[in-house]
Amino acid sequence: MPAKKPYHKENLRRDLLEAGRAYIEANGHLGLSIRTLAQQVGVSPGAPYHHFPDRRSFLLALAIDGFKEMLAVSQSIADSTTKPAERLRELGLAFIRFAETYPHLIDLMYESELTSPTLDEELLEFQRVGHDALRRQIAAVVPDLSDQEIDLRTLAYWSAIYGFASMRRKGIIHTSPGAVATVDIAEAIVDRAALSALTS
Amino acid sequence: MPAKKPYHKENLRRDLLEAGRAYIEANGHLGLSIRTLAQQVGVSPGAPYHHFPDRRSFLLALAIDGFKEMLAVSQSIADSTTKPAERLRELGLAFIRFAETYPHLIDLMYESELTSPTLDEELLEFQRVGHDALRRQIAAVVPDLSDQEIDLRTLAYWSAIYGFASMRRKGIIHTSPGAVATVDIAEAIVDRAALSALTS
DNA sequence: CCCTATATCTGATCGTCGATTAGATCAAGC
DNA sequence: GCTTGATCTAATCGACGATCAGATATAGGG
Repeated sequence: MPAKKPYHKENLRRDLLEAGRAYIEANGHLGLSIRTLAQQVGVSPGAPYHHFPDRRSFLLALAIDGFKEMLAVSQSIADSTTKPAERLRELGLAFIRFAETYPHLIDLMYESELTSPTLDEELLEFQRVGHDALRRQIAAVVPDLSDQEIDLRTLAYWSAIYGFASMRRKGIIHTSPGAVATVDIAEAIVDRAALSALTS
Repeated sequence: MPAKKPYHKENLRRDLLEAGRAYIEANGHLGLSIRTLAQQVGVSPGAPYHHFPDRRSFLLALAIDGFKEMLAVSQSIADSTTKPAERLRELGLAFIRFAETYPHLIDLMYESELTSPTLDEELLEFQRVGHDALRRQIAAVVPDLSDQEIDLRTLAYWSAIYGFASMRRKGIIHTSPGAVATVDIAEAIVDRAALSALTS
């Protein structure tokens, strides 16, 4: 048994996803090669195609895992907070934190060939879930608004959070010398986003 | 003379950039192939490499052209408006309009291999210029703030504008049935962004 | 225990791409 | 007209995504 190498990998799909996740975390998704990944887990170049129809599908699976992981975090936040305003704030902060922890994964999820030129339908669904979570909190904090108005404010809030996280990832945040800590900046931005969503 | 095809292209660099711009506008930058482009303008596969060291540099040149074009629009707005608050609003709207007119070009400029994993240094410079333009208007509208505070508010404003344009490009804007026109949404978002940048 | 059905992987192959290089071709100045 | 320097051709390399026939392993029924 130790002489002959085992022919099959036990669970190739899982191993590929793990290797892919590790690669992306380290280098981003752009240079990810199915062939190299196959070689890395000790399998022939064609093997992955029995588990994923093409490279895009592989990346999509990784992105979906990322969304699930992120939504799990959101859920735990929703469970551990009580007041809607507090929830709104914590959800915003959580996204920024997640984006900071896994910047390359977020890139894949939000700014990759999976989202442009045309956003993948499956990913769109996850976006809706996240959007709705924010929407619910805003509707709770500021009741008696039309659906349109709530949509607008949700959009304003999410745009600010997403935009900030996106710029942060790219290292575009230029602050004056003597700047505050980045964590504080994130909190300040979230608070200002809430301002734009909840006032008047 | 009409029998023999001319050996050289007159200005290959310019022709390649034009063809590249056209391709990107139609299909996005992801599928852009230097070889295909060369063939399109009637030149051998290796010819482009006498004008651009590699594919990345070619895309970079296209992105820079895009930034210059966008800054020209900004400049004309800065010249044709008087009040800082008005300028701030118009600049925000202009970015959103530009992003809507050339979505794939904006993708290249802000969400491509040129910006992630590491943002190209030349592009960063353009970002600074745009950021400073916004910053100046905000500082004018709300004087007597610390540099830090102005930075923060500029960041809040720009995050919201950029985030909105980014979501819009990806078709993530989900509004309730009976939604207002998208242009109105853009204006509403810009106004809410100003709210978060200028209040309290 | 064997034998068959099915899932999985190998190994070779195709076409495309980015990039490099030697050599051909052109335009300009002496 | 000859030389110099820039520009392009044509051939080539290595890597990649994807496909496919055939080999190999696993599971279930006799």
